[in-house]
Amino acid sequence: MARSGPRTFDRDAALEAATLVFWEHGYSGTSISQLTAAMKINPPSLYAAFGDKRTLFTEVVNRYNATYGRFMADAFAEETTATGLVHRLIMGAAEHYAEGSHPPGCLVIAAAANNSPGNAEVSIELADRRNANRDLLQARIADAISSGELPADTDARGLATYVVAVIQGMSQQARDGVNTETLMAVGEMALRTWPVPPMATTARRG
Amino acid sequence: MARSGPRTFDRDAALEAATLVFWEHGYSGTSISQLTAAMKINPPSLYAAFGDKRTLFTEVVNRYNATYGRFMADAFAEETTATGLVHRLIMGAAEHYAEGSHPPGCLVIAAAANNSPGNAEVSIELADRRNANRDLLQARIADAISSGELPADTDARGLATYVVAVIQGMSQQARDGVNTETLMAVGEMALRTWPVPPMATTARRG
DNA sequence: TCCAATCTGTAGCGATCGCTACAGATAGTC
DNA sequence: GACTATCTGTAGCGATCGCTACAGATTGGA
Repeated sequence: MARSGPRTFDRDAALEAATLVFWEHGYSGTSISQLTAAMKINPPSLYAAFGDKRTLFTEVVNRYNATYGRFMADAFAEETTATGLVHRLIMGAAEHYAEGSHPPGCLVIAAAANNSPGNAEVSIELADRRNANRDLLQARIADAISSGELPADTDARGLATYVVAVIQGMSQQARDGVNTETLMAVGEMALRTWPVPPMATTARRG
Repeated sequence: MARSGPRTFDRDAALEAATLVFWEHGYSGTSISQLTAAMKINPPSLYAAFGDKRTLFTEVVNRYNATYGRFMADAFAEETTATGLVHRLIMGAAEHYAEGSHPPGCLVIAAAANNSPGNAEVSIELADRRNANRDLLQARIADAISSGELPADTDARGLATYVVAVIQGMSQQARDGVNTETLMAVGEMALRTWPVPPMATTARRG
């Protein structure tokens, strides 16, 4: 039987496999035996390579944000206007959340909803990430109000919360079986609410 | 020590206690020992009065829909126009999801998000309830298109999915700590997307 | 007053959880 | 080719899971 020597499994491939399992079943819904089966390694290899379940999950989330969820960070980095940013966030979610090549929805939104008291830390970790994104968006909207891109009476907090709520709702709908076409329709309807700029057109439409 | 005879605990009060625990921690995140502690009974009493955990949960969800979640069924039953119905659904969610008297968000949306394979049935049960509501709303919107209440080119499927996504997103935002005031702002923004009726005003506003 | 019925509390069942001790097997070093 | 280091597989740890057998306690009816 083939044993030992240097590591015989691909660490990143194992992380990818773990990502899909956590994405599908959530943190508490995923057991170590499910993980080792999907990653095709045994428990001691998992613990040697990734620490414990909690540490593995954090690494999975970070890798998720740099791969599947990258469109979010890209939108924040590349879009200079709040209007363009929100358009990219919402339509990116619509485009990606129901792709057939991976579990539906967003891992950060869906993976820690059921918190047994012992797993409270994980729920808080993901909630902090979600809220940080909302606060970042709110700041960008506030900037757009200051610069005159958006009307002066725009409610930055409410608008940021609205955008984030729509995205999270699209994630949930994707999990409930809605397809990409319908999600795109949802995204376009959501964008119609966007406050009309003082003298310009609203976001580009499909 | 006080034992036996006829039942010594209030069945409905025990159900209420179970509801709050499931609402807070979800189905799989709630253990029998948590339930028995909250309901102030011992495991044999729980199983005698409510069957197993799965049956208890279904009864909890039904009771939830008849109490905390009643505003949904009331809106469907009492509102005659699609516009009025959607207004009540969205503003009702905004009003109730961040109340301090109970866990935030909606039990039906939040309580079965993390599905270990063994709990798949519970996830499907709640997803069916959510999707049934969406389909019902879609049918009401289709009726409103037929009757001329809404423009003929309205996308009933997309619009129903949008409304449901907003409500589910508000539930998630409430769980992430957003207060009622902000949820109300989110709801009003969401309603601005509502298609303009051929010749009438849109829904009443706050 | 005594019995049958019913409920409650204790205690623990088998299964699974996250995690790890231990020993067998392989690679590089000299 | 022996030695050391490292990784892998088996096997099982204590704890908790959902659930229940059993017996003690109390009630209503005969």
